[in-house]
Amino acid sequence: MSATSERRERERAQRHQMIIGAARELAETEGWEAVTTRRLAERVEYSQPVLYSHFTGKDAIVGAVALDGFAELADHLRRARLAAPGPALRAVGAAYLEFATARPALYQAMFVLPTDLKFASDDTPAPMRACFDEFVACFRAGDEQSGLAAEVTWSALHGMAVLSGSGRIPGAWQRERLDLLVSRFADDQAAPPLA
Amino acid sequence: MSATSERRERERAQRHQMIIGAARELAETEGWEAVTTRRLAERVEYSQPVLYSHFTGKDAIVGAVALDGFAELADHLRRARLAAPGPALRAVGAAYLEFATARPALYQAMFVLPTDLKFASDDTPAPMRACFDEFVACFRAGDEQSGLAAEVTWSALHGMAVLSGSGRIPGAWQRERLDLLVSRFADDQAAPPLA
DNA sequence: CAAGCAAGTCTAGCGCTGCTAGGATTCGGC
DNA sequence: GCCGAATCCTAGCAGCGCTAGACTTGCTTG
Repeated sequence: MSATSERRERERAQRHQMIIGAARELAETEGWEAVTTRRLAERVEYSQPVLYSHFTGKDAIVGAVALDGFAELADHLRRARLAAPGPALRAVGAAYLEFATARPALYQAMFVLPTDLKFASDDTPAPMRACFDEFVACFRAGDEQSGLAAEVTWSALHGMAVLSGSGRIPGAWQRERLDLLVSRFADDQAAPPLA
Repeated sequence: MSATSERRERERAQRHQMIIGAARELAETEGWEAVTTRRLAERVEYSQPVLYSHFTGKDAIVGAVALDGFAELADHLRRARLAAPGPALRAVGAAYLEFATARPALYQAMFVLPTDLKFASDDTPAPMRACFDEFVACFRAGDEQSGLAAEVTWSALHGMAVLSGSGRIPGAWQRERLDLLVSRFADDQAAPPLA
């Protein structure tokens, strides 16, 4: 294991991240339909085939972008929940919708586009689990119903995000919708912050 | 206006419906990614360009399928609501989820794929408006809040449908989720059926 | 009845997509 | 200094949405 091969491995990892970054940037500025393997290759200044030495295909690149997104979303939700003066669900819900509108393409990769990522399974990546756990933490701890409530409120927020994002419901009253949702689901005696 | 041209117009209308039907069937059996203009043309036994004499492009074909879907969904929801013994929202919600799982491709065309159809606008097609109105009818009439409640519950149901449909939440507890949603939103003193 | 026009349809092809086979090149280890 | 392995690129495949232009068909008019 020479120093040279270590360097190459490092460079390879850098390039890996560069591909993910380029895909994300391209998607966020021009939408996912503008993200093609050719344009991606051009951005990272390599030929197309090198993409396939890093990822099994375009779907895997989208998946990698999505995974980054989950880490960011988990962090975003956690900060909001811990800093919340009122009900945790309100803060987390607002942060969630904020994330969805601020990074529509990233959100799309995570929750709309077909993905190979495994949800709600034993080998679900940690950042994804962390996102879901933020919702669970909004409800009374220990209760098995917390999971169900988390799923329903998450579904509602996802529906609001995606339907307003695609113009299927007016984007204007998003705050009022959130208020209504929280008023029906908030559990003010939420467990103390997990950490 | 000869009899011949009348016949041709009739045939043309038939072919129009045949294209929509073929697209829908293909999508429901093999998914929308299998619906290509070439395969569609082959199914209706015409060449590709005739598709473009009926529709401005593939998107318009998807849109036409979706519009048919809205009519069916509106009918489905209405029947469920009028025949409901318990709270209207429960019946409508169950019918909605049923529709989404029974016709996933149709549902996708209506609510997930990019569309040109105008939602929540003055020139929104009647069937689409009718679908939304079924949700509104689940809440106390006249109340301006009914629209908001309809949007939120619809969003929740959409989220549940689409997240479980793509494996992002387990499909098993859909009924429990619906129960929870209804318990928080149902308005038992709903207005009498509109018709 | 024949000429000409208009509508309808098809063949062929453009530029793009995701993806890959095979050759050229570079570079570390003996 | 040479050889083998790793790396990377050129070129190309099959398929995509869509369209220009030729061709056939059939109605309308002189």
